[in-house]
This record gives sequence, C-alpha cells and structure tokens, in this order.
Amino acid sequence: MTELFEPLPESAGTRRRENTRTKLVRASLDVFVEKGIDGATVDDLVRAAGFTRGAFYSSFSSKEEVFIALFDEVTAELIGIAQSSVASAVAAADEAGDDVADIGDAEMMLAVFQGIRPFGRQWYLLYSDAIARSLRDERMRAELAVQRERMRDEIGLLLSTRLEATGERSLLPPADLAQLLTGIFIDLMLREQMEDREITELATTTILGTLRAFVEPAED
Amino acid sequence: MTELFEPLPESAGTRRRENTRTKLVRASLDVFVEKGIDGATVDDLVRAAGFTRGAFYSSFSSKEEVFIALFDEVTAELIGIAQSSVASAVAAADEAGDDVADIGDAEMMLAVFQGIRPFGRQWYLLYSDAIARSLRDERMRAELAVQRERMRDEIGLLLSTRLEATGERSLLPPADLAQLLTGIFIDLMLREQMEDREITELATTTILGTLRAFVEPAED
DNA sequence: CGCATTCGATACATTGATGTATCGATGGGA
DNA sequence: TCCCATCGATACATCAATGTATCGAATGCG
Repeated sequence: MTELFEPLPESAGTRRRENTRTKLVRASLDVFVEKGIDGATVDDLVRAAGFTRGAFYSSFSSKEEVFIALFDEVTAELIGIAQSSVASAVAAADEAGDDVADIGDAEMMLAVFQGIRPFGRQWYLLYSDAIARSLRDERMRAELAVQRERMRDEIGLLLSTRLEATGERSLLPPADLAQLLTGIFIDLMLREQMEDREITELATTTILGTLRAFVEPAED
Repeated sequence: MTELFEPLPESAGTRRRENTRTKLVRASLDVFVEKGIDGATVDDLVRAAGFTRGAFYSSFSSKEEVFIALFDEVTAELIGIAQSSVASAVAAADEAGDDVADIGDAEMMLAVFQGIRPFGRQWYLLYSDAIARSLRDERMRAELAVQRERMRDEIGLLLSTRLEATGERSLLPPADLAQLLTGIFIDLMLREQMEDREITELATTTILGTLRAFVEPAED
C-alpha cells in the first residue's frame, strides 16, 4: 500500500527531542489504527517507535497528546492528497485536449473520493475514535472541530474554484455543500469498512445525484 | 426530557434474573452515555442499577454484552419513535382535511428527523462508540450491522409506503436511498453535538434537496 | 577536547479494574 | 411450610497500566 508519510529527512543536528516526537507520532499511526485510543497503551506506542517509556514521558504527557498530533498530520496529508487528485484530474483533461470546464464539480468530487480512498480505512479508524472521544472530552472536541473545519474549507475551496471555472452555481453556501459532501464521503467509507459491498457505483450515483440537486449547470 | 424507556412493569414472579438483566441494561444507558464503553467500569454499571459486582457476573460476562443489549433496545425505541412521528404527521394532515398524499416523502423524513432529535444526543453517543469499536471487534461489527440494517429497512419501508401513497418514484433502490438519508441524519446529529450551530434550517434544506435529487414527483 | 545540559532507559511504587470463589439470602415448588 | 435451587453480596487474588524518580549516555557548546 502507498504510505501516508514520507520518510523522515534524517534530521541533522537539531535537538533530538524533535526527532523523538516525530518518530513517536508517526509510529503511533499503526498502533492507534490497530487498537484505538483506549486500546493502545503507552508501552505499545513507544515499542512501535523503538523507544521506552522514559522517552515518551519526556516529550508527551498523555496518549491523547500524541493522538492529536497524529490526527493533525494525517488530516493534512489527506488534504494534500485531495488537492493533488484534483490537480491530476484537471491536468489529464487538459492534456487530452478537452475543455477544462468539462470537468464539473461532480467529476472533481469523484476524483477526490477516489484519491483519498486508499487511506480511507486508516483515516476512518482514527476519525471514529476521535468522534467518540470528542463527545466527552472538550480538548478532543476542539481539535476535531478544527480538523473538520480544515477539511470542509478545503473542499469548499476546491468547489468554488471549480464552480467559477465552469460557470455552475451552487444553491447552498459552498461551506454547507462541502460539509454535506464530506458527510457523504464519511458514510461511504464507513459502509466500505462495515459491509462487504462494493461501493464505487453507489458512491458515483450518490455524489453525482447530490451535486445535481444542489448545483445548477452553467447557463450558456 | 422525555424518557427513552417506559418504567418496568413491576414484573411478577418470573425468575428474578430477568429483572436484574433488564435493570442493569436500562441503567447502563446513562453510564455508557456519560463515560463510553471503555470509560465505564463494571462497578459504574452495577452501582447505577443498585447492584454489586456479584449480580453482574451472574448475568453477564462483559460490559460489551450489556452494551449490545442496550444498543439493541435503544435502536428499537428509536424506530418506534420514527414510526409514530410519521403516523402523527399523517394523522395531523388527515385531520386538517388535507389530501394525505400532500405529505410527500420529504415532509415525512423531516417529521422523522424532528421526532428522533430529542434522543439524538444519547443515541449518537452510543452509536459513535459502537462504530469505533466495531471496526476492531467482530462481534460489535456484526451487532452494529444488524442495527444499521434495521434502521435502513425501517426507513426504506416508510419511504416506499409513502411513495406508493403519493405516486412519487425513487431513482435509487429504496434501501440505498434510506441509507443515504440515515447517513445524512447522522451527520446532522454530529454537527448538532459538535458545533453550536442551529441546524434545523440546514436539515430542512439538505433533506428536501436530497429527496428532490433522487425522487421524481408524481406524474399527474 | 571537555563540560554541562538535555534526553532517554531502568526500576519502582501506586492505582484501579477484573474476574473468581465463597457464603448467605430469597423465592418458588412440592 | 419446608427445602432446594438460584441469585446476589462480599472478599480476595491477580493483572496491567500509569507516572515518577533516578541514573547513565549522548549531544552541542565553549
């Protein structure tokens, strides 16, 4: 599988604390994915990163802290992936000589969905943990709100850029439309994890249909 | 607030085990809502029900077992509430002398959403816990799949009944449409919990819009 | 090159939850 | 009414994870 994180740049001689932090955070991905926040122990985390408890407590004060740092990084990666999915879709159309405006926002959102899908499972496992915890933990709630906002804004930006390029008009504020779409993405990912059903077709229908409902085609 | 469970019928002389089970399960609602599956201890559970650990282990073998029983009951309650929300919406229209067919599936789904909303928080807290755990625990996955199926089928049934009454036609299989709608409901409930935003208007727009996208009006 | 400081390893004390084993009580059946 | 089976309370043994305190080693600076 494609990796979510680039390898570390063998950081030169900065204070080693930074390295330790980064290694711990990145190694925590697999642990949290496999065991969840509550299921993972500090020992699990440090073992995965090749350290001992000492290193951990000298850099962090709780698992949650690591989780939050991780979730932040992973979301950033995911947003990057979404962006480049769009970029390549547009580039491909351009190269094929098509009018770039032929890629409507619907096609674009499909590209986004397909792009992030390989990481869907990992991300969704983290996300669902974050949700469950955020409902009872103010700090996690704040963090999750930030990340949801980032995703929503990013999708919203992609949407409005595309709408502008094609002349389509949204009936909802872009932020609301973006939120609705991320909600749909999330539900689709859940279904992909839970049921053994192939969801590509359903995803296509749903995303296209939803955008048809809330976006008017260009007027010309 | 309205209570989710009816008071116990002061069960006559059946073996008391049944009573204990029921009391434990029902009392577990508040505990699981407040602390989550991992956060709750067996002690919390029995204390809430007025028992001791002894009673617990003589009826259950793990917290998860209680949780599953609870989730099952709560989902059943919620489905009942959805049904009666629809029933009263239809009855109200009937009484007002309107053509019952005026209540399209969209209005119906709004009624459903408003009906279950008072229990949204409790239910969502349980649900998100169930999701997070089900991704790593086969037994919970199976249980959650069952409950999701129940909800989907019930909404699907409500939808097709209404479609038949009004002559509308769905472009998606009713089960898929139902699943899409529950996904939207869930996202709306999450937003109601997480953000401090009033979502009624957004809910209306979203639900109406989505149904407009996937359901064709009657032909006459 | 050597020193001081920062970082990470080891060991330990503490806590809290689990599950079991035992005993007493309660309620139903003959 | 009496007795037996079932259920629930109490007490205990065990286990696992946490966080701290201490010590040794690596690192960057003068």
